[in-house]
Amino acid sequence: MTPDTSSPKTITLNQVAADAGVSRSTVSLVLRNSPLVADDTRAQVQASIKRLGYVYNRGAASLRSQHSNTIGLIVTDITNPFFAELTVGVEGGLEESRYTALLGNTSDTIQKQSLLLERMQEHWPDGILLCPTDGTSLAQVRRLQRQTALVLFVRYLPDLEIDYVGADNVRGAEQATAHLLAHGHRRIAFAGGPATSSAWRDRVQGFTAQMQQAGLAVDESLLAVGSVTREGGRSAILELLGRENPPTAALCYNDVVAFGVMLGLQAAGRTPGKDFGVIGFDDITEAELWRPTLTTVALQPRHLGEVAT
Amino acid sequence: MTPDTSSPKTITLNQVAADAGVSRSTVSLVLRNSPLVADDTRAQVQASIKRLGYVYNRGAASLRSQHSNTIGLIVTDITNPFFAELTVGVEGGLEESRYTALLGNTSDTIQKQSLLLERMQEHWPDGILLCPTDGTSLAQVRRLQRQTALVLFVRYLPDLEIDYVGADNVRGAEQATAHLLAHGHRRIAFAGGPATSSAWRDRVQGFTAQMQQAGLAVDESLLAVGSVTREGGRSAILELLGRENPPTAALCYNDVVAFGVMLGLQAAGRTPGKDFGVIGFDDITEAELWRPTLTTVALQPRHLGEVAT
DNA sequence: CTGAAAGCGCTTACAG
DNA sequence: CTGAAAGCGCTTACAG
Repeated sequence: MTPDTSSPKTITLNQVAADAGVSRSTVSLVLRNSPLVADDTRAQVQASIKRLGYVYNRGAASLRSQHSNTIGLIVTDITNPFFAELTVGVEGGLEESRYTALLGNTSDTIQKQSLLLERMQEHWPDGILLCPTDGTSLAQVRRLQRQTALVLFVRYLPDLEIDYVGADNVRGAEQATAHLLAHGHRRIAFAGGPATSSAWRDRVQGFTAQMQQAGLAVDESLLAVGSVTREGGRSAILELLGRENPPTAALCYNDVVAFGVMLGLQAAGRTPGKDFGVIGFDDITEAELWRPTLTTVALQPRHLGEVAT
Repeated sequence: MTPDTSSPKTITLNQVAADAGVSRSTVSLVLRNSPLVADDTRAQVQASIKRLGYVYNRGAASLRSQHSNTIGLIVTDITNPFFAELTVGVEGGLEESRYTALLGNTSDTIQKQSLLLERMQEHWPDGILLCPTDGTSLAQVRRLQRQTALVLFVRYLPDLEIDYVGADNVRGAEQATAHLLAHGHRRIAFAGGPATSSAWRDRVQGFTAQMQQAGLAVDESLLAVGSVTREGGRSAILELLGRENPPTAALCYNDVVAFGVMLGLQAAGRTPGKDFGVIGFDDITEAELWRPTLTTVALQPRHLGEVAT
């Protein structure tokens, strides 16, 4: 009954109700902005909330209402500006809603991903946005789907039943390739990336298609797979330049790789863009080439909203 | 807590207990790896868990045990590589524990920060790691502290009672300044940054101290405050170059600003490092100048562990 | 080592 | 429009 101001005890809805002289149900309705409460009752309750410094316990609410108001976001590399921007997009989309984001970073390893997924599942998020690491099994993802709404992004899996949000990699790669061809390049490499990911396959497919349309065959030895890091790009380009018949340009798996390629070129005394064509992929810097980064990202919270309900 | 229409009821600890033929307490003990359970009882319970596909509900556990196993991480700009790396560090530190990170991005605005803090508080995290935005009030932070353990990072507030983790900005700036002085620069600008943040004040303090030690007075007009973005750095340097008596070098608030300064210099036909000295701050690229980025970051989860208990 | 009972802080029918 | 009661899925004393 008496609000204990001296003790550090947590203020609960019960105490707010007592303080405002109403029932718990009424306080609960006020908290959720129900129109069922009379204006002065509402004002009274809100005054008590403020005075007591009450903080809503969403965990308790979740237990009862069966939804947690959190969504999980699992990326492969948050230090990649592409994912960082994407995270901002998701986070921004959540801003309007009452959702909070749980973040996970897999470093593109299955072990870390399994750990993270397990941990996140225990928080019962209403939805999970996942960029699956190389080697993610369909079985694992299907198991996940039994618990929570799942949306894959950037990379997808061979199961059309799973929601996927991402850029049109095939078309993007086609346009990038066309750009290099227009600049007179004929011997073009594809640098970096995880060869087993859908993103890599789609980008290479677009690359190949555009080359063939220009009457050029793709030299498979110029598909230089490597880690999605600057170092991956750097070593890929240095290896390519050491060949008998080196390429004159490179379409890179993404902008991080492209940056590595540029560093490698400079190390080899070449000037990127001048005596060697380089093009990235991700919209970090080359946004104008295809759909703007945030278009994809902006889609996701909305998409999630649909899926999660 | 998926409102899954097709699949049956969620598996609870109760059902595991029934399936394994033991009491709920026993299952609870198994879940928490208590040594009090007999080995074969444990094995039996674990078999049931696996067979039924039981997923622990940490929310329910939190409600009872009064701690949520989550920690909140609020940064000012996740697209800044410094914060992205820091996030990876925190996330990596959490890996061993059973904690999950709640992420928030304030874009360095108080409005967004207030919203995020409020939302996070409702999840009752065991601790919050906050890089306070420009203009954060002590009152707000103290209120937050009444609910949860709080650790500030990168920027601190004028209250020594609040835990703070961060680099030694004064010393870092001193060393950077010494570096520029050693290269013969005498007229040095300090570019970018939020002038009301502790990080800015400390860095400028180190800069000023080192200049004075070299017998040089700091021209206050060369403290070019601006937004912590590339654009902020770019416009700052362009403005500085247009002056009567322009500087020959700039110590930048951080690496993002430094990058903008370099872009601005190039736009003005200057070559950074050659005919204009530029030095950044953050350990993104200049890690060797002071403590490595991850040293600070690695400290945090451990530190948090102490504070949170 | 295992079990029965109480309760964490909310929401949800259901009455009035 | 407001109140009394039940219960979400766990953990925590407390017995045995």
